[in-house]
Amino acid sequence: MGDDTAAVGAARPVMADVARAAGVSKQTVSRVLNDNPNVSRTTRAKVEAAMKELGYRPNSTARALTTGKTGVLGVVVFDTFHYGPAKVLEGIGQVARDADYAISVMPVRSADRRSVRQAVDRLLLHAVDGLITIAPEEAMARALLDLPHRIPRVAVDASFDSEVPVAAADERGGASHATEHLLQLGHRTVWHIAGPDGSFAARERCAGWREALERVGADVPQPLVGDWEAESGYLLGRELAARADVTAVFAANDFMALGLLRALREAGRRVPEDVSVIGVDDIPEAAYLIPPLSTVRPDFVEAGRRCLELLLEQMASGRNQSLHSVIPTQLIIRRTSAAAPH
Amino acid sequence: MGDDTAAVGAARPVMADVARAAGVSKQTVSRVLNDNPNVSRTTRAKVEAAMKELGYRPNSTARALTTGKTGVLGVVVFDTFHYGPAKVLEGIGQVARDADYAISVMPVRSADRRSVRQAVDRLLLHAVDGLITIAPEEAMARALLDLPHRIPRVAVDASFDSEVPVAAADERGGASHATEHLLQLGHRTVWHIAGPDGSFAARERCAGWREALERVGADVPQPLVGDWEAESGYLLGRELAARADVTAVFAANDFMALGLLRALREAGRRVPEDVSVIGVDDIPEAAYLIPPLSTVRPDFVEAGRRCLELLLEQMASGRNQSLHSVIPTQLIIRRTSAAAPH
DNA sequence: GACGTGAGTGTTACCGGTCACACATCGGAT
DNA sequence: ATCCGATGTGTGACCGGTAACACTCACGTC
Repeated sequence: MGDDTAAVGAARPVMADVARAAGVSKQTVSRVLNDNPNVSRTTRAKVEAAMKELGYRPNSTARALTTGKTGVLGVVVFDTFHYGPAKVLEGIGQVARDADYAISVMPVRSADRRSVRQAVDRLLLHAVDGLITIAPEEAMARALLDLPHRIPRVAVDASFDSEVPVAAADERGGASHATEHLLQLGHRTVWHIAGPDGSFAARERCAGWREALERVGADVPQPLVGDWEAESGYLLGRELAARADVTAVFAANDFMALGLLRALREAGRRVPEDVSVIGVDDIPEAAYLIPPLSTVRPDFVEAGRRCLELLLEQMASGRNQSLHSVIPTQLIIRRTSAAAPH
Repeated sequence: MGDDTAAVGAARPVMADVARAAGVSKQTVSRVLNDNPNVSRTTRAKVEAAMKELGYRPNSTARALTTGKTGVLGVVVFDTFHYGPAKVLEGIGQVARDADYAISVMPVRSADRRSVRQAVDRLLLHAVDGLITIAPEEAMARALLDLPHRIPRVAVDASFDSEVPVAAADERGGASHATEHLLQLGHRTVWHIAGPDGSFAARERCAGWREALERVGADVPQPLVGDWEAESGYLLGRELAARADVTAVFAANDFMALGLLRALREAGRRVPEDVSVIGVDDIPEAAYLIPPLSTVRPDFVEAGRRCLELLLEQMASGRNQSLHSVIPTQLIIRRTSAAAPH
């Protein structure tokens, strides 16, 4: 009863309470907490007992104030959580957990530079130790370039020619591979439903497709530009379905491929007998479409992991090495790709 | 040069620097920052000029230390970002941004109580002001129950009979509605591919389906239990496709419905002429499946918004009112539901 | 026996804000 | 003329940790 600190009970104990209970100084408690070797076994035991007894948990805010490190990483991510970015976030989360970092996500409504800068500012205000953008749009990665603070930063899914360290899938290689596969099946050329302008992945996938065609001297048809959504794949697909010379299409993502499949079906063109289709992303339902969709699988989770590793390295070394990490893709052949009709 | 504080330049200015530059005390700067009315126009102007001049930004960590408020909300979310949870997170993010909160996400590998408690602990260690679980599994919401601290908390997508405030879609009503719709189309009964045990949504959807059948005295077939993935819908779908008396199926989510469509197709049963199918979620590609999928659309983004509003209210009032917020669902009729074959 | 050395511990200042309170000034009511 | 309250500003303590440094003591060395 008498002792007023113990009587309250509800108040969260602080380091001084532990020190008092263990009969040592605050500093010694701090040493125990930080695994400082210069603490005797017996003292350490006493302190640990006191901590357990009182249910002591260090106050991360106070620690952050003195050390200048919050243990929080900021992630700027597009408002609409598409499949890819969500998976990347998953990978980031995994590594962050193991490295004992919390991640603070800041969604942006649009990918223009001003919005992204605003999001970054808010993260900086919240005192993050490092910055990540999941940057499907090229403008997003650029927003990391000229920040006032010299804060470690990294982008996922962004162009490699930026000064910011980047982890991204080998989009170009994957697209090229898919296109080659179709050519090897005997198709004279391959059409392309592209992603929107301004998207890094769209540009790379288109480039990879073009390279593969040029490498064998095939015709390079005009790419049809969609917006990643199934609907645009459907609308553009109707145009393609109307042309008898179209026998193979490489769609820049699975959603658009999905819309395309439907358009082809409505037009009475069979897949894969009349037209072959390959998408990108390997969304979970790709294997269960009718027919199961052949696709290029970028390992998003791995990209997330790698980008965080890049960031942690940067934070450890203190330098802003311009590193790039390229994640290979995998071509998944299912049932929408087959030999060209003769 | 003489003045060592000004000479450095790179060091981030603190409140004392602003005070010195404006010729006032720290406290006055603090007042300006917090919109305290008792500051004269002229002083305020001077201080604001000094802040701008020096590029001053308040240190949120220091502020958090004294006020005890970090301005960060913790969200526990399942590792694998399914469509629903990702959308919920989007809604949470929107409201958080407007209310000037940052959100710290903590993914958990599995939904068992221990993992969730561990994630919660890590969030508490990082000093969040409030706690949210996106809790598709019932165990997740329960992990919020007996926390040591009296911290505001809320769950999304969780059972309403918990003591924790909850925002969730009216799963039961939606399921019931979909089932009724099929019955009205003349089907004698409706089969059900359910979600996994332990899932709140699975239980509610199953209950809604059952209620609708019982209301009209229809047979209640044994539900087939899947795991949300397209594959399980496909495997269970093969069993259903083999039974000639199956004319209508309510699948607990669109992925399983997708697998089911494929199984029906392989078995030569036409949709919707022979068998009608309704799913739940309205995933973006639902409208472009073959045929376009009828489904129940819960407004996930709205659920996220509402849950955050619930949390903010709770934080403002300081009380733990046990509030529930129910979000209505919408039945989207596309092409997989039609009159029963006679 | 004096002395350097390293382990183990405590003291004090400090991080960058906010809070409680003291103080000065001024107009208006008594 | 006096006292009051409102307004505007400054002072010092404090939030809960960590860094820098000082101190004590046992031990081995010359």
